[in-house]
Amino acid sequence: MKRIAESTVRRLSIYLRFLEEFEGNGLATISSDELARRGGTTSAQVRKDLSFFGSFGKRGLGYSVAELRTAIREILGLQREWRVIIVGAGKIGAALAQYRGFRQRGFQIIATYDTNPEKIGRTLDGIEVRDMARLEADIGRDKPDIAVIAVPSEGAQETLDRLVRAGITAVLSFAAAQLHAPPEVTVKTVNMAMELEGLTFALTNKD
Amino acid sequence: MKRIAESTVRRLSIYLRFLEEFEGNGLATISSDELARRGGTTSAQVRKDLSFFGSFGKRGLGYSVAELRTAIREILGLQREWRVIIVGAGKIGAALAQYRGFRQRGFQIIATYDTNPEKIGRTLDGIEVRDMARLEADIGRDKPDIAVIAVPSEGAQETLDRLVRAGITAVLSFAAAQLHAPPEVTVKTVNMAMELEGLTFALTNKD
DNA sequence: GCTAGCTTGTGAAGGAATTCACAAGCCCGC
DNA sequence: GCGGGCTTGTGAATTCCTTCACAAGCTAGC
Repeated sequence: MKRIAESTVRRLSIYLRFLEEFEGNGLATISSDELARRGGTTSAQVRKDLSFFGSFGKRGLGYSVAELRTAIREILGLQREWRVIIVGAGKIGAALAQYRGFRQRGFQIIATYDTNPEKIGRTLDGIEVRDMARLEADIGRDKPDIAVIAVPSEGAQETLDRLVRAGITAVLSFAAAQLHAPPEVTVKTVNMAMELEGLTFALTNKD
Repeated sequence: MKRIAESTVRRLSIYLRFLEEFEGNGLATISSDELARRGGTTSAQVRKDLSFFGSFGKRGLGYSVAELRTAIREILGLQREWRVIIVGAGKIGAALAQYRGFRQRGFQIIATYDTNPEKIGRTLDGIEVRDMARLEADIGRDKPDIAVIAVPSEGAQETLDRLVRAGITAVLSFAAAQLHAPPEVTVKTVNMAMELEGLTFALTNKD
């Protein structure tokens, strides 16, 4: 398949959210224009995004909400369950483990991992906190699809290396660190400090 | 000033992190090439990013770590303190309130806000949980620079509207919703579901 | 003070993403 | 079953961002 821009994938995610909302409201069809207005983009952008994957609409009418929803879910790979582990059971890791949005969207959290003996063996909202020492062995057995890194920045790269060696190929990191991984491993980083600095830049340089 | 790409600002944030690290190590100068290697980009990109703001290096030698660090802090507006409120004292809000990275980087968290009577009046790591009803009055008095939205997605837009009416012009949202605000208000959204879907897309469409 | 060896800063080129603009096609009403 | 009114799908144009490539300029060594 032709390479798809990351921005396109992000927008598909947004469209999907609206389609689910519309479906809840019983709406049958929707135009690229309406989808664009809600998603903060343009109708041409919506149509272009979809055009990379096929032709889902009916001219003169728009898109069937149910069909487009299914199509986007398929494109994003959301028609199946994904198995997730969370490495680090600190504040962020714990908040993530308890975050309901994950389960609602087909992400099954298998376990969290930590080195703190006081935490190991406990459960967070039904999710076991396991000994970090078992990480590799467990990955071999449980075969998670995705790992979330929620350890302090200093340890993030080492954690990533261990995950990669154990066979993980998709990682979401919350560490405020630039991580390096082989090209076959997809790493996404959510960096709050960076976002905040985007805001202070905007506040400082608005004129 | 000429419009600066968001990607440039994000990279400046990354460079700054490395410069601080290098400074800790006592390094005096650094080349664009080294900065690029650490930051996962190219030396031309580093130089281009900096060139929008001035000329900070010495040909043949590179950049003074201390000077460049100061310059980037100034560009990003980090030479001053910023006053932050967190709206929503649930899991995410609480984790953010206790997140040390904020304070370390000059973000002073004034208060959090919630509607839950059981939470109101308590403190999270020294930060007061206040009644959401007081939001507008408090903003008028405390004049926070930045608001963080950590309420459930359903209430996010209404929260944003209230913040905007009260005079807030910079918002970081953790709600999984597309938010709309007037153009003079800068809104950044951290959407974990979107990031995860970027991963499942990559996992599904790798071939 | 001169030369060799680097590294910056920056126009120009190239590439990627977005927007434009319109032909193609569908539906509804008559 | 035909015409008017919409809306899609998509090449072309445009805008935005990144990479290239090299002149300019600094340092260190002799």
